[in-house]
Amino acid sequence: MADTMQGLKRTHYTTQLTTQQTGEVVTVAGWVQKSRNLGNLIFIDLRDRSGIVQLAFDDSTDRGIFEKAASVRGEYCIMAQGTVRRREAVNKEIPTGEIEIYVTDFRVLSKSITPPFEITDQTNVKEELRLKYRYLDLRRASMQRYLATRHKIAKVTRDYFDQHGFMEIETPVLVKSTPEGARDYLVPSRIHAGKFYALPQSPQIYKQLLMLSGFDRYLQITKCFRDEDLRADRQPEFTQIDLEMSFVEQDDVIAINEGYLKYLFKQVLDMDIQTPLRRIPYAEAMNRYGSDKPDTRFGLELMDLSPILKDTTFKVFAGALASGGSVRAINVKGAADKLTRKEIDKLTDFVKSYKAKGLAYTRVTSDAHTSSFEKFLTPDEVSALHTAVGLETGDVLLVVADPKNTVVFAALGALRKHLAEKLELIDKTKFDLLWVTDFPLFEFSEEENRYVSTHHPFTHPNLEDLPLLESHPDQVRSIAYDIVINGYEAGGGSIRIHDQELQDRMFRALGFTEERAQEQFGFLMDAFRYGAPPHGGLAFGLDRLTMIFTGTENIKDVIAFPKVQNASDLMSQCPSEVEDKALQDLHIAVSEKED
RNA sequence: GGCCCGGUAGUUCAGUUGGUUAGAACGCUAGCCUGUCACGCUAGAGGUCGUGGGUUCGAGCCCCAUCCGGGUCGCCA
Repeated sequence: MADTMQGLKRTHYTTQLTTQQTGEVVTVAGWVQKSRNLGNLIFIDLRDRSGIVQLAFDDSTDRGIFEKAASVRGEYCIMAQGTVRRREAVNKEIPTGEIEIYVTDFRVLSKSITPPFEITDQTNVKEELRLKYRYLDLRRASMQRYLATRHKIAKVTRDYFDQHGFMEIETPVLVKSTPEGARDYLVPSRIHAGKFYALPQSPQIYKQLLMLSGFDRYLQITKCFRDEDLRADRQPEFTQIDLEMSFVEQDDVIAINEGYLKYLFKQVLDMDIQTPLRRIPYAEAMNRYGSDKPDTRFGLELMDLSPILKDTTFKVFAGALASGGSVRAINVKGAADKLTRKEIDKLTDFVKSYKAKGLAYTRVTSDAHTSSFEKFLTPDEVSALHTAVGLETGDVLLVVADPKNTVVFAALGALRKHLAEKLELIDKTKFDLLWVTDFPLFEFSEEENRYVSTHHPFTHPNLEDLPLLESHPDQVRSIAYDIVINGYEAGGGSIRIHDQELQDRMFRALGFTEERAQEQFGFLMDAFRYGAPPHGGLAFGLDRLTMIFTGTENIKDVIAFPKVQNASDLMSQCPSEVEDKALQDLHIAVSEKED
């Protein structure tokens, strides 16, 4: 039978104890990190969420207490009362290293079986095991830090937006399914046979309705759900910091959010960021970085060689250009000694995974100038190319040509990041914040053979481009903006359409019939007939922000109980089968598992 | 759905050309030890080598299938 804590009350977290408490009687509670039994002298490191403190027992300790101390094992839950005293030997490695507690009352509140892995940040246990025993993994100091940072971000966020007149309003979790965008998680209705709710991909429509209702400034920190495949930075359920404002234009939304980011960096990291932040139009981001979420902590910018090569007879380049594609390159300055032929072959495989057909190169060392493609060009073309990219001894020029610009950008954009990691060009202590603006309103979906919204169908078109909405939808820009931090899309938003006629045009441009628009968004369209204010907003990914602030590249690190790649939870073993009765209630028949 | 990587003791890993009884460190158990803090010393326990099949005189190692986990492309308005 374990001890009770009767008669004891915790007085301090471990790291609150300093030499100032010397002589005081204190009570601490936590887990056994480590015990060191020297025979007639026992030390136990007690861990709580703040850190650890050393408990000491010796031959003048009460025998019962001493024997109990000798019997404890790792991860026992314990409570100890005693006198703070200076240590005979100081440990400079830990904050409480100058003191220890000489124990006069000691309770084993509950025992622990031997844990499947040691609770320390030093060991490198497989994530699979950590997730199965997540409750133990979360005892580790680094995990406690990650979640503390997450809490701090959420707290500072609420403070800031509250100070600026935003109200937090909850929106439903059981919502109407819409086939646009990501796949919905569906929830079957018991009462309505054959009908389903969806879990929200975002509170988008509700927050727009709240603007119509006059709340003017709305904030919500809320879970969102997307039934798509996971990535290192993507979970099926994630948390958005969602906000919306009325009577605003793009600059107003950007200004309030720059204020927010400035405040957040100051409060959480005690860092000053300079505002206003840079803004890069989407087209420029693609041209220079091959990405709509560029990491600009390093160079390696893309260069368009198409104009120089417009008359080339080299099949690969000419073919790409003839089909409306391009030839683009990265000049990796001074990397010739690191990027050998063998390495370039690996990079070729790398770009092929982004559908590029190959990677042409020119490599210049002090004693050799080798190129996979220059022999196919005229001397004038070669010399113009060298001038254009500023080719010097030590450089490696990497070239991708493709009939589709999307492939060129995807391949070189990914290659750029890959090279920066490989050549260690990134200063990881820096934070790089920028807005990407002027996204295209539509993009062509080959799967559906029609234009689809880049963001969502409520995004306001750029006013200058409105006349092109029907004639050249691919040229229409939107009033949409993403906040990009260190190459992560930390958030994004737009000014919304508040005019019903424009919204109708938008649905038509997207190929919606009137019936389909009415069926899916009828309530929103109805609502907008009652005096909708101009409005816009933005949503940050809380998980992504926490990753950026803590420096981890694994989104699971900043979520207490995350899912693994196949969207299951290794700890609770969900999803799971349910009883036939439950399925019957929901009018659901499950087909045999397909092979 | 595609591609790449991984799975050997509780944990992290090693394991030669396919060859006798599969090893190390940490952890765990027991004993000794008064200033440790990666305590030390002594002894010990602990393995369906992810799973199934195949090749072979012989498989941790080779082949096929499959499960689990990671990364990624597609996907993610």
